[in-house]
Amino acid sequence: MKIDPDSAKDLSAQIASAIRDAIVSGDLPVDKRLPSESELAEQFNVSRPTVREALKRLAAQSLIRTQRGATGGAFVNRLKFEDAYGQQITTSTLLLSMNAVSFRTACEARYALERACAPLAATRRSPDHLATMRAEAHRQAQPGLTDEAFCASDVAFHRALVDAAGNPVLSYQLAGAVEAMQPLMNMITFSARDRAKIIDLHNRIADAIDAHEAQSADTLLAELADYTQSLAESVFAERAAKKT
Amino acid sequence: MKIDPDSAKDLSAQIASAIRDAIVSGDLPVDKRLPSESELAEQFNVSRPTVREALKRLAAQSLIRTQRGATGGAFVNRLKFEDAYGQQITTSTLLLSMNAVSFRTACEARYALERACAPLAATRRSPDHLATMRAEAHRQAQPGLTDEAFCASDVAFHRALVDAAGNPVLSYQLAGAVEAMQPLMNMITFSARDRAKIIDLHNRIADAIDAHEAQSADTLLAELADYTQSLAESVFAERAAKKT
DNA sequence: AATTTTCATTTGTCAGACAATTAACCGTCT
DNA sequence: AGACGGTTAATTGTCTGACAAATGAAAATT
Repeated sequence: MKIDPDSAKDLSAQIASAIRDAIVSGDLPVDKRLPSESELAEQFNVSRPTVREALKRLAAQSLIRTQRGATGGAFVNRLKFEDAYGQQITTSTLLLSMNAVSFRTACEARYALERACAPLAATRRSPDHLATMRAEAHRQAQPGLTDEAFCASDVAFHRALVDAAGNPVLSYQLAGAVEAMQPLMNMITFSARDRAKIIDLHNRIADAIDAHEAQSADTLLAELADYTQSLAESVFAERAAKKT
Repeated sequence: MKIDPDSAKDLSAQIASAIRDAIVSGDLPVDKRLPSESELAEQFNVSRPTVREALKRLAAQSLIRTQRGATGGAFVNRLKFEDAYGQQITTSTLLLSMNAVSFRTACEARYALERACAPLAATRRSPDHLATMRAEAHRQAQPGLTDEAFCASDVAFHRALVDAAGNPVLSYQLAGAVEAMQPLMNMITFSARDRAKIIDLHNRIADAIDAHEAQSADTLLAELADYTQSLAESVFAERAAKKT
């Protein structure tokens, strides 16, 4: 771990990189305690505040956790899927909002990924996942539901579908895409007829997954994707027309 | 932005959260300059080092960038896809290694995602992407190629395939999965016969994408997935047998 | 008018100090 | 001996104050 004081990067960034590399390479195993802040400061030949800034950078990525007290210190953190979800959602949300990714692009990505899960879900779905899917579809049919609540339930339905695939890597990858899209979805107003159509598709998707019919689920998802796209387009077109 | 000194969390973590929320909600727009560290310290009623730790946390997530000098300060950063790639790859790599995700699971996820891209790639592929795919397939056929170089070329081939789908969100999502898997792939030794089979599939996939034949590309990818799985299994089985 | 110098502002870094927390250690009492 | 309680040392969290380095703007000079 060598530090170049003349580098363009901050010292704290360099130190963070050095430690991060050690973690990613497996050099520092999970739950290994790092040297104390004072020792690190001595090793890297910097002051303690600088070391602390480096450690906070790593903590922000959930790479380490810190504990106070006599036996405390900074420990290499076992990255949980749960931790990764949060970061992925933050990152995806900002990517979508800051880079003006079109609804079309985001929607396309989301449904493409979901269709990738469908065959696996059709094979492995548990009663649990099916129950969630059906419960959400039922909730969506309740009268007086706000658009926001409808969207939230929609997200829950699709998360259950993805989780049914039984592949944590896929669940993790998709969580970001699905949840990050919620703000965009919330911009849409769903009429009663729109909702009925979507709920019908949800129910038929649940049926297909239930019956292990992968091909049928895929077709239905494609139909749902198309319908969502057209819905969004008409909403945006109408909004654009009102402006003039 | 209120800070609770009695909270379980560190002050710097609370301050980082407050600012992060303001950014994600759009309250702080891109390129907006934050107050200076001294001003923030006064606003939050903490010392400057504490504020700095909070800012470093945000910098670690590429949410802000800082600049020295008279007109310097911390600015809300426009998150680039490129920045997001790096974080995604780090996170995915650690998730796979720390949580002992099986090769089977990782491989399944990767090919499921790739197959989701195939239909789009078949529609939109540019000569550029096709050229890359063919170049990499050709490179893979060169004699004397190390296993590692073969894997690297494999990654390049598949990245081109994904990029050919022309959807940056998909590219971003998949970059993590594909690159994070490389360490796992590097554990495999590819015999000449294995390589020949893989290269043949790569060529046929490129042909299918070239000819806009989505269905055919999908089938070939499925075949490649199966073959990779069986290859890995036999390698691992052989290794296990040698141990005894 | 163009150029150079000065200056104010801001981040980067350092040194030292104290508070808060926590587990281990030690002594006392039962 | 064992349980209980106080002490202590180690470690992170926070604060204060200071100086260095960078940088653009303003002022002074040519």
